[in-house]
Amino acid sequence: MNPTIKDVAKHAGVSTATVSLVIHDNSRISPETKRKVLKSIKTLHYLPSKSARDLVTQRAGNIGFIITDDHFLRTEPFYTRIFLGAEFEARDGDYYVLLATVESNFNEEDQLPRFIQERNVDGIIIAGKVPQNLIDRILELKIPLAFVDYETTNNCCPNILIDNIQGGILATSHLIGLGHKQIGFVGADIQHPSLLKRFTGYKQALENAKIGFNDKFVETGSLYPDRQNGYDAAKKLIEKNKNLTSIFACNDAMAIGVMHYLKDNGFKIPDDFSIIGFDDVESDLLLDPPLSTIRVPKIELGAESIRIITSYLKTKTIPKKILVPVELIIRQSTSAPGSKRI
Amino acid sequence: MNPTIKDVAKHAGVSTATVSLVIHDNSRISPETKRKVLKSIKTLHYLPSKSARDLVTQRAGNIGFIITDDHFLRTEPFYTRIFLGAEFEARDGDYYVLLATVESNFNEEDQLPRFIQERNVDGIIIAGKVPQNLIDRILELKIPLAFVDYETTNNCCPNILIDNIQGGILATSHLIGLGHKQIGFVGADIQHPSLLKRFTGYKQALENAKIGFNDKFVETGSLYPDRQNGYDAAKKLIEKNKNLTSIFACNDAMAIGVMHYLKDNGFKIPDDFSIIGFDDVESDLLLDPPLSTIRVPKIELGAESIRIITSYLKTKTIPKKILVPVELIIRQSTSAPGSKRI
DNA sequence: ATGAAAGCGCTAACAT
DNA sequence: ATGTTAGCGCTTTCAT
Repeated sequence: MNPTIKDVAKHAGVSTATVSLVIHDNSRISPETKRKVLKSIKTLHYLPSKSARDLVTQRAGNIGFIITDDHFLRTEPFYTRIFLGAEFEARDGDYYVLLATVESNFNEEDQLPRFIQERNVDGIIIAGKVPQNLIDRILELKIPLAFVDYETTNNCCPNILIDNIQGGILATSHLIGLGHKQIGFVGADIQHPSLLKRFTGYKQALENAKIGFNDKFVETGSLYPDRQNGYDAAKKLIEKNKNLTSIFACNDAMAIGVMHYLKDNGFKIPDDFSIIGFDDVESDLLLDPPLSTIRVPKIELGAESIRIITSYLKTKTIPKKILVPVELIIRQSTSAPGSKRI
Repeated sequence: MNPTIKDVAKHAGVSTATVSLVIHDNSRISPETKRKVLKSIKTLHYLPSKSARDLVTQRAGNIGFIITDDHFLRTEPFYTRIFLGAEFEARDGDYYVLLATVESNFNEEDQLPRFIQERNVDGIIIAGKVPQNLIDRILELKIPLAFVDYETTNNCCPNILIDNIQGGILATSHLIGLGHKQIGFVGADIQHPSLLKRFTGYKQALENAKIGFNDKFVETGSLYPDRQNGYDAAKKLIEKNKNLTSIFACNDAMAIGVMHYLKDNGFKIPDDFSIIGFDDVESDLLLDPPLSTIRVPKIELGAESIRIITSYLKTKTIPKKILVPVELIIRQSTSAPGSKRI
């Protein structure tokens, strides 16, 4: 059995209250006894019991991290990194991060994550898009909540977001800077706030460069921004716009699909056609050519979300919205428009 | 405030002891009162407090999951899935899984994961290779321990392992079955038990097929089994063995490196050269051609490790070694040796 | 079959 | 500046 606070008290010849105060570095303890107690703690290898402490302070010491299972299981290490970033940061903040995945079609009948049922979390982070009814049920329980990489419309809670507009501008301006004027946009799920913002950035960059926006250059019909839909979108877009020289895809998965379409149809990248993505998932490096993209600081997003929620738990103040900056990564899928096209 | 056991007791007109017994489904409670109590629990939405329960039962209710950070951050979502498998399984077993990453050069001065310091776990799972001194320190503390995807020499603890030998046999036999006789092996870190076993499987399959083992066909010099080292190994191997028609790489990362080398040097896969990997990480699907490989049931590995450790916590019996079977996945990077080679 | 009560290890209000 | 003590919500032994 591990030593308890009583053992320390006895060993140091003080009361348990004194030991407790020393542990919490309370100022009204004389340096003398403090030293004495600290020494006893050390020699006995004393560590406060978390459950005892949690019981009396009525806190759980955990932060819940909720994500849909298909997000977490995505091939690209996107949300896993956000999770890991949260885990890193929580370590310092005296919290543990408890992961729970929910199905993306979570509904009224489904059980809430166990850590909610057991009231085993002090706050919750939701990563990525989740069903609204899950959010509503958590809100009902009045558990502090923060969203990372998902913008909620009601401003109940802090949102930690990628600067998607800026990313869209960076990507599009990069193409414009290379000399492209016929720039397509490939997107999906236009309901999704993040993707919408990337599109907004696209339009804004065009406007900044005084290039007219052409909605024939936009393909956002599909539901999921995945590889297959990227392929299909590229097909549609390129078949109806023979003059297109480049595409900005709303994420790397779709960009990869676009690349496949281009290859299948004899385009040389980037000589004949430039393509840029968004997210910077590592598998980009596998590609031939490596994909230019917008880097999202995933670890930082996770860390920031922990900072926000723990600071809320301390001070009860919620910042509305945090924008985490992104970065243009130029690889080899983009270049000046070639002369090789017929 | 959530209702406590007292509230339930009062509401049902019984003692708290009775409520507790009902919760634990103790047989010495009359069906009558049991029904009554259950009803009160329901109407009050009562849930036992985890910290109170943990305090009195002297358990933490958590399982620690330790992994080196570079393992977790590796491109391939390999350990992430093992972790998720553990998380899934723990849910039913009434445990939470606490993640901690350690640096791969963890040393004596480094702090143990916080959940160990705070005695906040009932058992620990170590995934993949970690420094021996970390293992020693945990063992010293007498915390129950299990290893997943890492075989320890001292048999202190259960090992949940991939059937690497069988996988090596499957991969190599697949190539043999296609008609290959000149089969190279690309590996790394020959200290690593898993990789060693895959190599053993390779040799065994050759022997089974009465194909002589040729150590010129083997390249295992590098430390990490990553893409770059796969590339370099392929270069060495192929330069000195012009007659090679196929390679079995000890994991997919190296196989991808091998593929890149082959492509860079004008080989057509699989017409000129066959290549098979090991792990089946999803990014394989991105490759051109898709990589034949040995599938490792990652989710299952994680789940199994939780089963082992929780069953140990209950019954104090440790199974020595669990082998989780693997599966041959035939894609398009392997075919009969072509006639195109010069 | 059920209840009373002690106690798990800690914190914090109140005394001294 | 330090000690006393009453709980936090639960389990479990011992009575009844």
